[in-house]
This record gives sequence, C-alpha cells and structure tokens, in this order.
Amino acid sequence: MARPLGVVGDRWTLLLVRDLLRGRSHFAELEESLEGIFPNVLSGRLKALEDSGVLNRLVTSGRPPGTEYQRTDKGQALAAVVGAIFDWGTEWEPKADE
Amino acid sequence: MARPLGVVGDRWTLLLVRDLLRGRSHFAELEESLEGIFPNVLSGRLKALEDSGVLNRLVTSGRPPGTEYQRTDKGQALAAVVGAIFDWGTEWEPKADE
DNA sequence: CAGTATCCGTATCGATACTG
DNA sequence: CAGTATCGATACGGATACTG
Repeated sequence: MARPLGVVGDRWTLLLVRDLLRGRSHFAELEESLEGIFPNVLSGRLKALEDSGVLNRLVTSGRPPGTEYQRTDKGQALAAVVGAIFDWGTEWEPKADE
Repeated sequence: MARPLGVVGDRWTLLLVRDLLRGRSHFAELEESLEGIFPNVLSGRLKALEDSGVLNRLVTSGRPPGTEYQRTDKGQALAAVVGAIFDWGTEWEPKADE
C-alpha cells in the first residue's frame, strides 16, 4: 500500500521498459535481454504494464507467428523518463550502470 | 541482487527525495510529510541516501539545535529526474498522483 | 515460442517500544 | 527532537516443472 508510483518501482520494470524502447518486442528476446529474470516474473511484469496502459500485447498470426509487445503513447512518455533515470545512474553511480 | 538502480526504487525513497527538494530538511518534517512512514524505515532510507551520496546529514548546534538533511549535487540531479517521474505520473496516472 | 502453476525463502515493511 | 532496537507479517521474487 501507498506504493508511490504504481507499477514503476517494481524490480525489472524499468529495465523492461528500457528494453522495449530499444526494440525488443518478443517474450523470448526480453527474457534473454534481462539476464536472470524468470518467465513467471516477466509474465507478471508484462501483464502489469499492459494493465496500466504502458504497452499493448498483440498476437501475430503471420509467419513466423508470435507475440509482440509494443509501447503505447503512455509507454513512450515513460520511456523518456526512464532514459533520464538511467542517464542519472550512469553519470552518478559508477558501479550501478546497466 | 541485480537491483537495477540501487537505492532508487525502494519504497518511499522517491517521495523522500521529492520532499527534500521541496525544502523539508528535518527528520520530524519528513516523517510528517510522508504520511504512514515509520521512524525506523525513514531512518534507513535517509542512511541509504546518505551512503550513496545523495544527501548530507549535518547536526546543527544552533538555536534550536537539530539535524538537517541537505541534497548534494548528485541529489540535485536526482531530484530533477524524480520530478520527471512525478510529472509522468500526474499526466498519465489519473489515480496515482501524489 | 510464450507463457502458467506452484512452492519456497527472504527481504522488506509495519508496528511498538524505547533512548541520547 | 531524532532517532535505534526488536520482532512479527507478508509481499515479492527466485526456482523448477509443466503446457497450449
């Protein structure tokens, strides 16, 4: 309770948004990109972001078939903020870059 | 482990930095401002922020005596980022404003 | 490929009491 | 006023197994 910013602040979420920004759109891509995340956790994060309107999940029936996650306008705005956070991190937190 | 951005992301921390930004500098002020936080938790957050160089703690021997927390340059930079987060929140998260 | 189900361990928070 | 000490509760993440 009293979670200041809803979904933002959960572990992995910021990294996730940032990876989405970088063009990763498939479950497996994200899973690989976020080293150490487990599928159940990733699934939960994606769902939470979807529920809060940050991204859309769309199932493609193309070739190859699959699932894609794409940012909404809200997600786009968030990505900008996330960028600022990471910039701060890399500038001021020598160790905790990535 | 693998906590993306160190101290940023812990509960209360963002609100705390923002309140510091707004001029709150005393323990009791912050405790009152962050409704629902408990002194032990606040103490821990302040210590973590101090350790990571976001703020300085200085004990004043003036009249009245007391303790003050003031942001460092790093904290100043963080405050700007935090501002962006909250702006995003108020713009895109109707419910979860403050 | 893209997830869901389940269980467990612990980090973190909440709450109260107490102190220099 | 500005904290520290302590302890219990639980939410969350980690890990593994399994499925449409």
